[in-house]
Amino acid sequence: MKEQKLEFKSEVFNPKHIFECGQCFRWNLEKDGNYVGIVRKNVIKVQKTENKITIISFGEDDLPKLCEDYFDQQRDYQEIQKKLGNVDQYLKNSIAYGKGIRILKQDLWEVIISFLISANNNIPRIKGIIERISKAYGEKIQWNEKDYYCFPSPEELQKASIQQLRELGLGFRDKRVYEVTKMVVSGKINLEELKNNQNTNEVRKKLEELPGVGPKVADCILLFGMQRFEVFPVDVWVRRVMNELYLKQQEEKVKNEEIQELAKRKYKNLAGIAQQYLFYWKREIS
DNA sequence: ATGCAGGCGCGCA
DNA sequence: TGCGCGCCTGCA
Repeated sequence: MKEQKLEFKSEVFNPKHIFECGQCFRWNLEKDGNYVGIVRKNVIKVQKTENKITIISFGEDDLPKLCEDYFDQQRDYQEIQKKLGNVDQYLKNSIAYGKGIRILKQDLWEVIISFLISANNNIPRIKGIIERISKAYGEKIQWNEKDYYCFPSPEELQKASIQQLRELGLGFRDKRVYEVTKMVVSGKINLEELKNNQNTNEVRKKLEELPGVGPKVADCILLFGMQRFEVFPVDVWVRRVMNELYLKQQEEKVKNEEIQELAKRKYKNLAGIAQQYLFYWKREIS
């Protein structure tokens, strides 16, 4: 455990847009305007000034390596923004609005549990539940007189009974989280193997065998936990924005498959990133 | 204060 | 295969 500091310049790195575009649940805005989050077994503070990003960490990982991986720093987001901006004016506008979004390389296990909890739920509540799960079953890190809690490993989370999960406020999702945890710990599902399988449709099928994982949650896991950027998760906001921009139909009549086909046709293998810009833009202006 | 929020799973045609 | 509905809970 040690404190580290790292500074870098980046044209495509906006903390607010990265942490509030709906991809992650463990980052919080502090009073001083910085974001603080838990990544693996590290507390990370991110501050942005006019021309540089400063990261301060306290934890067990080497900070430059952690940042390069977690923030996916070697990926050329300039190029991505350029490509997507050329699709049409709608994308150009939403990119201008959410400039600096990056897809984080989050831990697959944490992503699976987080998006199980997201079903029929809202973001403040999802964040609260994940915080309480971490506090109850994850490792504690003390830094500057404050306590932070890591997201529990599968083995740690297995200590929770369905009843105990219910008491943490999961509601009907308690059984789903319990079952999926058991499947991971027992090896019935192998996350590494899943991640290494480059056939995205095959992986999606396997994910949907998990209790609580339907099309939407599976797509979020593929995009946020496995960097499958061609995947386009459709939730009510994305439905709404895609229908308003392109389809202009009676909203109940539009099928999710139709929206996904449209997204694939327009955004190709960057549909997932396009989804983030559109989702963020629509959420923030509504 | 009912309806809704980033769905899923079930039962029924 | 394709619907419609119920479900925990907190918040506007």
